[in-house]
Amino acid sequence: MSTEDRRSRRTRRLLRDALVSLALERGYSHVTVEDITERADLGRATFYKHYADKDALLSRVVSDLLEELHERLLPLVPTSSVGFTGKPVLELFRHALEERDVYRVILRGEGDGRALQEFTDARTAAAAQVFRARAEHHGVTPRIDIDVLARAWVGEQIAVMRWWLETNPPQLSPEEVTGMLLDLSLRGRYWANGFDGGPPDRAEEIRPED
Amino acid sequence: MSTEDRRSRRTRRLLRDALVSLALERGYSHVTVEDITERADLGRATFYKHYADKDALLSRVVSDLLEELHERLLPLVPTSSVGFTGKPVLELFRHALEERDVYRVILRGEGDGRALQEFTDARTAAAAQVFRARAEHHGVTPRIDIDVLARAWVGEQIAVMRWWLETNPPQLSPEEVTGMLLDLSLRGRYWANGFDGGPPDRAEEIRPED
DNA sequence: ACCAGTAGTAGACACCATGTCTACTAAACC
DNA sequence: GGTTTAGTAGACATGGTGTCTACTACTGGT
Repeated sequence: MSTEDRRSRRTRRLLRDALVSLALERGYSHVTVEDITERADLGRATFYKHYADKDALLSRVVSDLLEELHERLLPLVPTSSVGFTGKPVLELFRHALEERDVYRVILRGEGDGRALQEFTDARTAAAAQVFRARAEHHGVTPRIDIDVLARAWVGEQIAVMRWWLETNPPQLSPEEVTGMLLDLSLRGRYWANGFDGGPPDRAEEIRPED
Repeated sequence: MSTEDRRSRRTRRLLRDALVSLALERGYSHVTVEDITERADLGRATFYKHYADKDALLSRVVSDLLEELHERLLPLVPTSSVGFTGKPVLELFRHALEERDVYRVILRGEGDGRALQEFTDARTAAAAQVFRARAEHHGVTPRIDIDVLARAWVGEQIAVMRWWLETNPPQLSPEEVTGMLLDLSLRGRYWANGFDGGPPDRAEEIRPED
């Protein structure tokens, strides 16, 4: 007796899988409720017993995924140590590889991008929290606003993850992508482009004559 | 005689503005063709004389914007000098501020994210091209794959730009955001978080016991 | 100033997907 | 084994889509 009728769980899983595979094939907006129930081999009326509409189903898929991810990250998030271990990022990429199709649907911004936004916002909030804890723990003052930092970092992750998940077949292991991403993010683009030392001071560069 | 009937130009502009404002209010998917023509004060049939459907209109909005941006960036893109001037980024952010509403619609990922994807891909291709030219010009070997570099960089830009355009009212000037973004991107997150020196070697960190 | 061509319009149309409901059957739970 | 709950087929009103027709009004070229 795990909280729910066996039939319900089966149905929800079928609907979820059908939506994901169809969205990958045709794009979310070109998938109808009938398409979904047909592929899931269920009556159309059954759909509406579980979800108000297509968007509700997608929204549920995202929040389930976020919850699962959260549980996997919990034991890895730096609490006392607060260093740059990179373990959470690695776990994120491993999770993405396991749930590749769902991630692809979300990262493609299907469904008016609300799914992607929800995902991004959750990751950004988590990153900002870690950054704040780290700054306090090491008694260090960030040189750039922490929220901007978090957004940029998550933006990087997601952009690279999107590319990585769409390459067929995936050539890089989760360890390899995560490694590149961390090197790039921590050391910066000046280093990544192959230059040595620090970048030139941009103070006068960024403000031309105008 | 600028290539097109005066009425056509007027109509297209009205449809464009109506779509953008409505998409901002209700979200793209909750906007109907009739909504658009009503706000534009045009007959519904007129819409179909110009565009096949709602998606075609949005797609046109994006490509027009990209073309306009491209023309503004052309004289700024480093050709002979090939340095880290940051001028193109600044110009991008200025353009975004001027066309704030259109950028917001696109960056929100409206319309199944195809608009955002088109925008992202265009910027990524441009960035990759500059990176390649720079590497060659300075005879330097990138430490990270240039396509990954370009994707991450554009991902950062877009994530920060999204946040910046959604803050009401915009508190930072284009010069200020661009400055933060460039500092962060070129120097890296280790520096941005407030630490001095270089980040710890991650070689053993990223590969734990497993 | 005119006129040929093109843009805008109202209204009608068939079509399709949506979301709701009913009366029924089948499965799960205890 | 009996009660509850899930799945189902089919019907329904609704609302947006994309097309078309016959008409009016404006514009650009000469």
